[in-house]
Amino acid sequence: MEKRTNYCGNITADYIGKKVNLYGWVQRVRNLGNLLFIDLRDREGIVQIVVNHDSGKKLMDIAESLGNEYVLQVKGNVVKRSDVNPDMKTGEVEVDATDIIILNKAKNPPFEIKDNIDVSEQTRLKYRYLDLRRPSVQKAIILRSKILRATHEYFDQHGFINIETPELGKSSPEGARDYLVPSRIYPGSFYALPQSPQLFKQLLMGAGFDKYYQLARCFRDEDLRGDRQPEFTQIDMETSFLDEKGVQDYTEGLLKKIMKDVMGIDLKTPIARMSWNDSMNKYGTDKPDTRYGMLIHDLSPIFKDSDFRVFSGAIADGGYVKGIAVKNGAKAYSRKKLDKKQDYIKRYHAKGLAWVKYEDGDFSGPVARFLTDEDKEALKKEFNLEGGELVVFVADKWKVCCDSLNHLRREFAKETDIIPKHVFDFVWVVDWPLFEYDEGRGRWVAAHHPFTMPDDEGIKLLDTDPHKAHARSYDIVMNGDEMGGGSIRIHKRSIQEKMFKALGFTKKRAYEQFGYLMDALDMGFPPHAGLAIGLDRFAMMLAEKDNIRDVQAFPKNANASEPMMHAPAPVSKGQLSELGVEVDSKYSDSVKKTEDHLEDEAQKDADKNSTWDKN
RNA sequence: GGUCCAUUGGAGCAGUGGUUUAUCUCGUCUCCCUGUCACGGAGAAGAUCGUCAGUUCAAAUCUGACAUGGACCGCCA
Repeated sequence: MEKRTNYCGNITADYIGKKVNLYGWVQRVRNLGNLLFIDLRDREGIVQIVVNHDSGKKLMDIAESLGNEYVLQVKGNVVKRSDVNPDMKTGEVEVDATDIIILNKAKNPPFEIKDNIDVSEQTRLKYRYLDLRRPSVQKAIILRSKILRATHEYFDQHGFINIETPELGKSSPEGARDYLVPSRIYPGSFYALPQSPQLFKQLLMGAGFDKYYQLARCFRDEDLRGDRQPEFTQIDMETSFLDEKGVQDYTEGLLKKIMKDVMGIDLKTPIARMSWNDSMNKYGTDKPDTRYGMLIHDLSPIFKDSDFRVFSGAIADGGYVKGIAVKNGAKAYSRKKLDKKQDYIKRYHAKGLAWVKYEDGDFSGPVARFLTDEDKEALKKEFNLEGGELVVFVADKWKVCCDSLNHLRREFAKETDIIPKHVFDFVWVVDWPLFEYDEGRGRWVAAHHPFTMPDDEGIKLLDTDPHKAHARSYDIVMNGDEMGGGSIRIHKRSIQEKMFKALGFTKKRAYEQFGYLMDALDMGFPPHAGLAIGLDRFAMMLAEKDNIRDVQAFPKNANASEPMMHAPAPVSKGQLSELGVEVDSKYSDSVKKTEDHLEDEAQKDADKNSTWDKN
């Protein structure tokens, strides 16, 4: 193919008077009769091609036959436009076509290839290659690529070694559910895809590589969310002979470079540190959104002797009364809207939502009559009330107060429009508990992971009162989302054993699962620490998208399936028997149904579109 | 495992039991048009209202089940 002069989107005034050869897709044809414009699009943008009577009948005929998304080669002369379009990068010029070659035709696409369209996720994913043609989606994928490049450059500049770790590993019952891959050579045995390269990277420190990084693909077989896909990429790093400060400095350096290279933003470092405790108490979450205030206040001291039993009762039961004040919320929130909020926080197990409005020097609302004059004064002082505020209260167990007020705070902030736009506010959350109690399983689990070093006090507590121990771990949080986290790792067998013990492992199980690690720790293992950043989530936030699907080229839908290729799908009996795998007969119907459906769809597609039997 | 919402021409929507031939916008097709850039103008085609069952004289509309999609809770060390 003939060499392209430049991308369509780069044909600016510099090219005036030059002959160009372009390739691209037809965005739009505007046929004005004897004058016709073609918007030709590629990944860099759009340039206007002009064809008119003087171009000759042959060229006009071709131009008139064009449809949207036809793939063209266009040769022509770049000329200055009579009417400049200031909204386009190429708006000063147009290409006076001398030759138009149709490289491929296109059927009418199921949706238009432009931004701000309203199409179902189903359709977008089924025709993902078309969705990916849309400028804003391309921009997000390109942004992701820029992050990847900045990351490689940064770690290379700082002497990190890029090491790939296996994707076929061993299943571990800790943590998320594994994706399993059956072994053909050992029927009945399974590999597991990595949830993260955690142990491999620690062992690489044992091997003396000292500074490791990897853009690691990770897999977790858990239900999806807007910010969770079953496969994703971690910017993974590990270092020897560094403490928290050392790892955080490298991380800040990396973030600084990414923000500069990708966004053109100068990130101020050092990034602020917040203790886990502060974060929970002021923001109700371990991933605080620090772009705005509206902090959570503990009002228990004010209400512990209140006549309002809902409040004093909750406190007497060992709970709390906590609240937030929403500026200008008194006018903005009707009783009806607040009832909706009450329903909303029920999902976090809150029993109810109490509220008062402070207007014209007085409190109103259903709870106001329970407030004594002292309560009122105390509230005014506590929240520094100026008038016009809505104050909401949750009286419940600590965890319920935190969860519901965290989510309320986020909602109120969004709705009252106090979140500054295009701001990327990072914060380190430090001084984590080592363990947290898992209500579901009824046992203690590692807050970070079981290889996290307790702090000095925590090491002592491991023998006496392990669940009070604090961890030497740190999370990097941005705009209320966890971007990454890491820790100082345990590098001594005795501490690692105590850790497993505190987690309720038996000696037998600990050694079956992690014996190799503890053996390694005994053979000259260096102190080490590391961190991993969730690349997809980071990219999503920089691209200011609200779904992680928008920064992965070929994501899964909310039910973990992929509607274009139809993954997952049943496999042949032969494949299964080779692996020694049998599908439970109770799934025969659904497997058959899926197979029939796929067959049916393929048949319909072939009948409608195939040229197989023609010519 | 659970909760909520959605499903109507190619796309997005309107339509609360009967004069609906199912609304509008975009797209598509035909014709006209030499300065458009979300071109404009005139016309046309295109829908067994997700599936199945039920209620009813009558169902896009009410009920139930299922399917698909989305959001959330659980889950995600």
